[in-house]
Amino acid sequence: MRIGELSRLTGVSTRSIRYYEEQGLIVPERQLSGYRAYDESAVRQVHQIKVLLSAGLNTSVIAEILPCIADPDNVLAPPCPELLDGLAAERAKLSESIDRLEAARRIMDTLIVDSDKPFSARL
DNA sequence: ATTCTTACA
DNA sequence: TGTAAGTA
Repeated sequence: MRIGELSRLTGVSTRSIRYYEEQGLIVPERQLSGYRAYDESAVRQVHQIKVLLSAGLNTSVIAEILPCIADPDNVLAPPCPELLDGLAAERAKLSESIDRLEAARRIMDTLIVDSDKPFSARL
């Protein structure tokens, strides 16, 4: 199949699919026409990439995770044990992001809740 | 009609 | 990531 069909089947834009390729996440063949040619397995791959991306992992991390996923049918299956440390580190980064966002929200809360007071009194 | 590459208000 | 341009 070509990129258009893969896009329909996965719900991922052709733009993103080409980006995945640029990041070395998926490697399609090429027809003499120059068009990218994907086999049915590409649907799964794109779905996996989508899940990994939603887990907050960047493409470089995903690139090393993909070839190490235990169960290709279940993206949530544990990958190679060698990568566990790295994944734990990524998880830690997520926690840091969450902390920063929560702090930002607390500030916004005070800005909203005390909106009846003058700015000078809210700082 | 589709895809390809490249570039950017 | 979307989208426009100019092709094949």
